[in-house]
Amino acid sequence: MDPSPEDAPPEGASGKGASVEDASGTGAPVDHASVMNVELRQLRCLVAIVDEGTFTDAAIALGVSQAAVSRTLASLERALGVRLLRRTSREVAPTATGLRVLAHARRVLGEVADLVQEAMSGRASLRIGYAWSALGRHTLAFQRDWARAHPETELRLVRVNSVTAGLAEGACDAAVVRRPLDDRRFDSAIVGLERRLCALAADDPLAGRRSVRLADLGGRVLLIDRRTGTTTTELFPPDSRPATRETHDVDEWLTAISTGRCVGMTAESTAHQYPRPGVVYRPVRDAEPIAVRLAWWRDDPHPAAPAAIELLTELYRRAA
Amino acid sequence: MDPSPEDAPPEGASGKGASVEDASGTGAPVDHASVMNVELRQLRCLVAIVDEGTFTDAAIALGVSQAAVSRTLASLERALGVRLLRRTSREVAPTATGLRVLAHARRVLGEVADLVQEAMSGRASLRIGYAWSALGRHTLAFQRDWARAHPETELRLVRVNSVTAGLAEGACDAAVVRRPLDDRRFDSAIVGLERRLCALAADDPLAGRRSVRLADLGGRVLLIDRRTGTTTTELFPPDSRPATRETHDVDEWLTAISTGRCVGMTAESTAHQYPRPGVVYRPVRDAEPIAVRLAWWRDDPHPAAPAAIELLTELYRRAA
DNA sequence: ATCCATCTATACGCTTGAGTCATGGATCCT
DNA sequence: AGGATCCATGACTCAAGCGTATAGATGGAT
Repeated sequence: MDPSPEDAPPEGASGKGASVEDASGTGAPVDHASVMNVELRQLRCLVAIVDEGTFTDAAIALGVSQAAVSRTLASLERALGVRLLRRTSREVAPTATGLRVLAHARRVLGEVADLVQEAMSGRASLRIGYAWSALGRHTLAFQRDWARAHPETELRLVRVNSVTAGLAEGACDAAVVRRPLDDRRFDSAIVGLERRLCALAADDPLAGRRSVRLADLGGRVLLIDRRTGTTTTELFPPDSRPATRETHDVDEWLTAISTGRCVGMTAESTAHQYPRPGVVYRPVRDAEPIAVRLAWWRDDPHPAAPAAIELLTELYRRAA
Repeated sequence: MDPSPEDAPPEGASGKGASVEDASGTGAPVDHASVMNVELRQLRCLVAIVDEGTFTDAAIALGVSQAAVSRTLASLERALGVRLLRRTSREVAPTATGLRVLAHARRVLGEVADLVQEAMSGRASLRIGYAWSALGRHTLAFQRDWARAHPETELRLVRVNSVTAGLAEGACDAAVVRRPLDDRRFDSAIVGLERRLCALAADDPLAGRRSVRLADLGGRVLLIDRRTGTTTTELFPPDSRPATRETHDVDEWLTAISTGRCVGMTAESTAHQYPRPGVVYRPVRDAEPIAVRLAWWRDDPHPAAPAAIELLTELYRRAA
């Protein structure tokens, strides 16, 4: 709408006190001190101005003087080195970068509000961690049904590198796992069962069948992905266990399988989330299903965890 | 491990100045003023203490005195009314609530860092908004391939209520849409084509077929979901357009269809993301495919947007 | 058992910076 | 032109946060 010199830095972002030692030596051009100087007060001020429409009204909403609002926003712009709002005497409108900063600011403030609420009274959100394949095709139904049944508790699915680490670090309140955790700090419950599938190259002779048996995989090389952890050779009768190879990444796993040199075993939700040209998934009739569990911190279960277990159990039951 | 009185409030959380008016009248027992009193300095302090292991080392890391660290954390605990750390002379360990607060604090600080980086130099993340069905089965491949090709730019898929609103509010940097936006502020590019499917009740006579034609739906009532916006009667020849009804929610849409009284038309990714017992999706052979587009802010495109378009185009092309 | 080392909490004075009040400059409406 | 409204800025005030110094607590070593 206006290709004017919009967000020119209003002033040098140097400030005065370079009190932070800069021993990093990375040569990064960004003024690292400004990261430390941003304060919530400034973000609250920015949001209030945009919401209220004028500096004056924002001042009333914040319970401070208009001068304070003006100065606080100016300090934020100076710290960031970017003009965030275009002021005219009749209206105040965010610049392009201002708009982006604003969106971030709202997220920050929302997160802080969650933090406070969670610390003080209840918990605002239920964060369910998953390391790998999450809930497969039930994921969306779960989110939808949860939102309807428990609108007061926001559901978040967060990806974690390790389920135990995610729980231990407080990155999630509960986690989807596919085997019992042998860690006394955590407890878990089965919410449903998933079929086991084998992954085959599309041109594999077995790919023509609708399903296969464990014995059909006898002479093959079984490719195990360490991170999924849903495959063991124990499924096979002790006298006819296949040779194994390992990968550490699904992509590697899928690629190797698509060449036809190996076969894989996995759970249904992996097949759902990682379709791949050249790879087909077929049920393994005589492999016992794999249990999908929800795990939580034993000493400190999230109050909404039982409801999540109940809903998931219902979803899996209905789909079975 | 220790069922002691862990996170007992260290002191009354009353503070002194109840300067914030409490005209809400909700009777919430939480001290709303404390939400305003939490500051980033306190969160940085908490994180530093846990990371460094002791107050003293945290003080060194933060470049302040040990006394300041002690006071700052105490002020945070007082504001929240909860004990966050268990101090012994040999080690300092987070309490249960401390762990959760810590996770939130890290998110807040990360978000602030993103804000600063995005405002000052480049943009830390590419947020792709979707209103409804997103990218369907390409979603995961997109995230995976993006992470490999552009590790410096975090990809986030965010759900927005309206694509234009999401872009306008700065909630996302680009958005998946299925029709050209007639809004001069935005521009869009086609990244791929999706088949159109019709949704039928499982016991519908047409459900037995592998695919259907538009003419087969002649006498039916077509159920249109306003939010998806992927259905118009213009697909049908002008002389045989079906009657229509509207819904405003997919769930309603699916339920109505499963009763057999209506049929739906949608894009492939909807079928992928909303499988439903009692509803089957069948390709409509003579309905022209629907274009999947990526839209962005015309004046201020995200620097990574072209790369996203390229990757998505590649993914759709490969799958075709 | 005592001493020492280490770590956190508190007391006191000082400095910084966020706020208020008052005023100036700019823009739009009447 | 006059008035109204709105943002920016200068001078001043005062509380909040910091550093120094020290007390209290805990675990290990002699």
